[in-house]
Amino acid sequence: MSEQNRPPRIHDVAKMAGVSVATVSRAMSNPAIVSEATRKAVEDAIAATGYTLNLTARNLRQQQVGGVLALVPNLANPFFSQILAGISEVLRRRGLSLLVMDTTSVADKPALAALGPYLNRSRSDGVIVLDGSLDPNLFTRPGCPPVVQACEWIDGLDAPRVLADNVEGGRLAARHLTGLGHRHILHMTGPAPNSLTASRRQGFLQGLAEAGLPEPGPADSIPGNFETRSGVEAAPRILAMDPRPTAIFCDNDEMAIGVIHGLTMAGVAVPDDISVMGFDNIEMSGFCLPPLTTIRQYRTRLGRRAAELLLDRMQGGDDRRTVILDVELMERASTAAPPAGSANSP
Amino acid sequence: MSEQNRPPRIHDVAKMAGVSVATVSRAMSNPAIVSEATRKAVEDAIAATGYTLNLTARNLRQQQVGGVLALVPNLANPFFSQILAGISEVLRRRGLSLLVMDTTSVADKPALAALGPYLNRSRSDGVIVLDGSLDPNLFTRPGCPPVVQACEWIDGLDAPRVLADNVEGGRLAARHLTGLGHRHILHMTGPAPNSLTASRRQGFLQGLAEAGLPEPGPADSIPGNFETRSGVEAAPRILAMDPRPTAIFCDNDEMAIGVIHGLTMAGVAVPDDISVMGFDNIEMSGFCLPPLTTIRQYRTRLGRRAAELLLDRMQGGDDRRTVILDVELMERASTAAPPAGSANSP
DNA sequence: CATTGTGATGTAATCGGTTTCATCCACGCT
DNA sequence: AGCGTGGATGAAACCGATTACATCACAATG
Repeated sequence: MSEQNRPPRIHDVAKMAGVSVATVSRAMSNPAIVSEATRKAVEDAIAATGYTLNLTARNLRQQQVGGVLALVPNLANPFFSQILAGISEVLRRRGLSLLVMDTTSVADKPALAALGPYLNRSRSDGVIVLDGSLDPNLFTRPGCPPVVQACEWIDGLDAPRVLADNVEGGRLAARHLTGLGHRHILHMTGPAPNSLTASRRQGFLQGLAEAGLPEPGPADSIPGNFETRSGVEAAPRILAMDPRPTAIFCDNDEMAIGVIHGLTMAGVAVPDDISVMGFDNIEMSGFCLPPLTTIRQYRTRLGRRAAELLLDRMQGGDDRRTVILDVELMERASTAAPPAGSANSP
Repeated sequence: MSEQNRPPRIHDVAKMAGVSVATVSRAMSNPAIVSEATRKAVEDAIAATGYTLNLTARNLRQQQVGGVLALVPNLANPFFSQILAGISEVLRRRGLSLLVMDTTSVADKPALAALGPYLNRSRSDGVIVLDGSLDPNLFTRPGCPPVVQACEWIDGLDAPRVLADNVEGGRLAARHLTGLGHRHILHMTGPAPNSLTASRRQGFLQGLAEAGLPEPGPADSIPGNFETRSGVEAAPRILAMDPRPTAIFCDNDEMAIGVIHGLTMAGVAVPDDISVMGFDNIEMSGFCLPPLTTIRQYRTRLGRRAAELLLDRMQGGDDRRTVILDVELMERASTAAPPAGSANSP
């Protein structure tokens, strides 16, 4: 047994099949242009040798990497991983691999220095950015592969975007709460620079105006950071407000769950005393107590669309339009009419 | 301006620096062996040309891929994404990229056919398996890169494992609940073939025995699938039991949260009527209502250790030992002493 | 019959680096 | 002076595929 240690190469297949390496390559990538007999011989030789293509060699010759890079603000956050699932699905159908990079872990260094080397044609064939806090200049440097923004976006970055309809979501939230009779609604927002924060706020204000409510003042919103803890910590501050709001719209579900946690711990009942709603419809929102009224966005679909858009750009397409995906109100048990004695009653 | 369209290559740098390509390569990868003056010239030329290394070319020559593949059962599950964060962190320090593949999306086809091509030295330099349901033969085929199992494991696969101490976790759960005075405890398990299910069960039974309880019968466990919904659906069946258990130990937090949801909706109070505990300590477990008593495992650390072990194997190490990571009881508000009138009271 | 076209295949260049091996030079030692 | 040594460098092989171009046999066409 002269067991060859190294894996077989195309040359070995060619020798066994009695053809040239070029013919083997053609038989694999474009079977139509080789004769039936040759194709059969090559297939047999491949099976006999156990040959598998060396992708690195192909990629070098074809000047590509065979993979797409996803820049994720926080891999540990389920919100993003579900988008990744959608991306992954589309990429694999095209034989491309998914490279993932967590941008939080590079947050200490200047992003440009830490991320720069990765945004290069030799590292990936395309990039999907899920982190809206990155420097737009990162993506305009020479050698940067095609970019698509998903979910969040970067101001001033001229690349296609795939977004949920955050404005409409904000409007739906306002409409739902005002429809229940609420007149004094607190808005717990995401971090100020975040692109989602601004558009959800915009829709929310629009919805309030449509309901005939006066423009809310600065005291009618409270900033959070999208994390559950910030919701918990907001609760006592909310309870100290005078007048106390009868409803709270949170910019995501985690904060809403945190707020409910904090309020409940303080002995305030949701939704009987205060209504709380969220945004995103994360898995848990249907199962927490009370089940959370929220705005649903389709994260897997969002990932898929982003990947498709990127593939189009990678093939030379120049479709720069922004794709907006529908959102939907999920009415559950964390919202109700304001308590009878509340100051809101006409 | 004769703007070169193609990115600069090492040859361009060499020409500008007045040295050979070999010297440029050395100056980059092993600066100590070139003279000070040459290094300076090369650095200047690199800066002037904006040269960046073509990784594909290096990888081809060095017979490597420059990336590690993580096989994840369900990318959308936050549990796994947090492990990925740990893996990602370690890999990036070594200049390796993280490739992610969702094994659920290939579940329809036979895994061997769908996954086989990816388990190849030309696709990755190493593999971290997070999916315990895969065929062990996938990883023993020639050409498969080094493998490490993390979190779950595959029976019969002789590759290093990095696990939480599931047995100890099960024991801690039993000890906690029996310590509170519970004598009739239901175990809601994961799917039977899953490696986690067996070891948590084992520890749990051991803990019961240590507390002097009789070996539980088949009626004292109920199967789930690790998903929240299965917990919700178990609730009515639990309430129909006679005698009704005073405590429920669930094999993960999602199911526990589902059970609490189902019980609460049915008007049964947790923990006053029935205690419920989980396993994993997912983010949400501290914020749901009531906050969940659970077994904490360190997922980021688990990912890191798995990556480190894999790196060792990739460098020729042959450390096959199984690494067991500590777990810890997180005592929160979903467990309490059994109700006074319960049949358990002595 | 000479010519042209076509399909199948082989030869060799190519992708862009790394690395082996050879060369050259300066230096120290006898 | 002669020789060995070691450091710095260059020339060219090499990694394993794809693909431009050349070649060849054979059929169709004028």
